[in-house]
Amino acid sequence: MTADELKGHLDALILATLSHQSLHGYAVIEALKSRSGGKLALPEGTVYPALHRLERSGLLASEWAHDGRRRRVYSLTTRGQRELGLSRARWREFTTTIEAVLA
Amino acid sequence: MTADELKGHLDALILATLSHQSLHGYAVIEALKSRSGGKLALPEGTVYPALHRLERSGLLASEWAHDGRRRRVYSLTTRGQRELGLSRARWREFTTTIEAVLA
DNA sequence: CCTTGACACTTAGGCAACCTAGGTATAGCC
DNA sequence: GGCTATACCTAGGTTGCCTAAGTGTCAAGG
Repeated sequence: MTADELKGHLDALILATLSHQSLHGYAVIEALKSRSGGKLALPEGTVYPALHRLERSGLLASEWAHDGRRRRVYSLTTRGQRELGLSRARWREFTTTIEAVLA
Repeated sequence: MTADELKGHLDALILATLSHQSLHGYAVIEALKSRSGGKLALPEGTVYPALHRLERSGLLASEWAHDGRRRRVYSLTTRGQRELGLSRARWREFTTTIEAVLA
């Protein structure tokens, strides 16, 4: 999985991960890794800025949890859920378009 | 189809387009447009540099044709054909990975 | 006790890829 | 002659993911 392939799809992956349950940043990284069978081993420098970006644009909300360690727990907003739906639709259109050419 | 979604997949699209027949640059753009049902309307500033890049890396070969206009006709090299196979395999792995998370 | 490694977060700067925008030039049509 | 489509080129900008470096906590082993 190269970095360039991922471009433009990371936000959808994060939204999808957080649609099951709210998670803190580090756990998002772990979840992406496990749900992809180890294929998506994204560095922190990729995921954390993405979380910040998604929060700034109102698709995620976060709050600090202080159970021993300091953790910032992210959850989908209503707009985030809507955006996830749109992202999935865009993904389907994207793959059918590429496959029409690639086949 | 946003620009970022495309990133990392353009080379495969061009290789696939040229696997059917050799084409000059402008015709590659047209072919991508028609084979994608109009979804892939890539500007020249995207496709021409990509063709140059692919030629530099030995996946394409080109020669000038002088039937009235000057046209640079591109064709797949043996390495280009091999790379197309690898690209298709990578594409399959990419989509299954993303879909495992997105589903 | 203290070092090591996993956990947890942050961010500045780099790089690669695609696009914008500008340019050149030929051919065909009205 | 002017307009449009064809055909090519490329400098520079934007964007997004990654590298790398930093801070700090906690648990385990020597």
